[in-house]
Amino acid sequence: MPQYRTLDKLDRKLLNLLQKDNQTPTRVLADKLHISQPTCLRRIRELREAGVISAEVAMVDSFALGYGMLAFLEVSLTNQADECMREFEARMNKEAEVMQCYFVSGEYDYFLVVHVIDMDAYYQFVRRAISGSGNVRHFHSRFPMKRAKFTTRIAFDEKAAELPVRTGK
Amino acid sequence: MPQYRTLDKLDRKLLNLLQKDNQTPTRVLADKLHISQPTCLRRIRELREAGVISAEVAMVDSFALGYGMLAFLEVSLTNQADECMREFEARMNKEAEVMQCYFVSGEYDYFLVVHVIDMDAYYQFVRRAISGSGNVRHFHSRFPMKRAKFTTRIAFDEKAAELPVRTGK
DNA sequence: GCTGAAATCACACATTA
DNA sequence: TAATGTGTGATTTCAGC
Repeated sequence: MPQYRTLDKLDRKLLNLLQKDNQTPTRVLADKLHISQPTCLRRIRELREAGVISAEVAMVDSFALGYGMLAFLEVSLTNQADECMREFEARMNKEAEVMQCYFVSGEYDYFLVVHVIDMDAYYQFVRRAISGSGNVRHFHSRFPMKRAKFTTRIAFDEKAAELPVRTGK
Repeated sequence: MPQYRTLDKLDRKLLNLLQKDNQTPTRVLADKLHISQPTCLRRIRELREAGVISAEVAMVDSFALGYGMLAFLEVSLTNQADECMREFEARMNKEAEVMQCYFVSGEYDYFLVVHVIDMDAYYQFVRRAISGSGNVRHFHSRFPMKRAKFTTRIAFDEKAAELPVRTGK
């Protein structure tokens, strides 16, 4: 049963900052928000515990490094029974090459963003994880030529009133 | 002029760990890699300075929180001159709602992933940033019903030989 | 929000290969 | 000579008040 919690202005300012850089000392964040360092730290801990902050990670821009390639892969299943869809999603969650997986409406059922080292690795991936999976009717690949933007940052409105969100606990 | 650098096994193990959680104390990371804490920290700093680690951020899973919605937006430009494309990409980089922007081949020129609070905000965004931009011939929206997977983690092979990458400095 | 103890970070230097 | 490990002081985190 999901519980609810609200994010006040302080929480949202904090989230906006931490989504840019989570290595900033709490002392510095506290100064920017005009609060004390312990208060700042407590807020951060609460956001973590509530699951509002879902992960804290280092990001590698593999394209800036000239490492790897990307593919868009659209997939339609032979069987759209709930269990089959769950099973497909669970499998995609296990595949390291699958960066993103969306359930979509239209000609295909799923839209995937796949990261692989090279075209041969992509071929191997498709044969193993997609066409060899038993529940795929057909699929279609596209290859983006350039990633012009990629961010995980959600801009929270720092002026609006309290914002209610669902938490996991 | 890009310079090159290689990632050895230690670097790749470190990247695999930091991409999961960058809040782990260097002492703990060092133990896992069987190296000393200063060596571990030095490696991390070098990966940062070389730009291999492009960002260190907190992630907010807005869908788990029941906050916001996603749209796929395909756009084709009226003018595909290099300058027009640059200008479009620069504009998308400024728009907070645009999470991802890819240059693709096919019917459309760009594929965007857009995050907004609600459908009205999406309408406002499209009118302002897309159809009102002066260089868009036509566009098409799709709305994914579920995000079944989202990760920024690239799995580096910890067994392979030295891996050459491009660095910014 | 403040203070102090514990942990972590980050440096200079010695050591090894 | 370049990279790793050791020891130590400065910062930061974090609990109790």
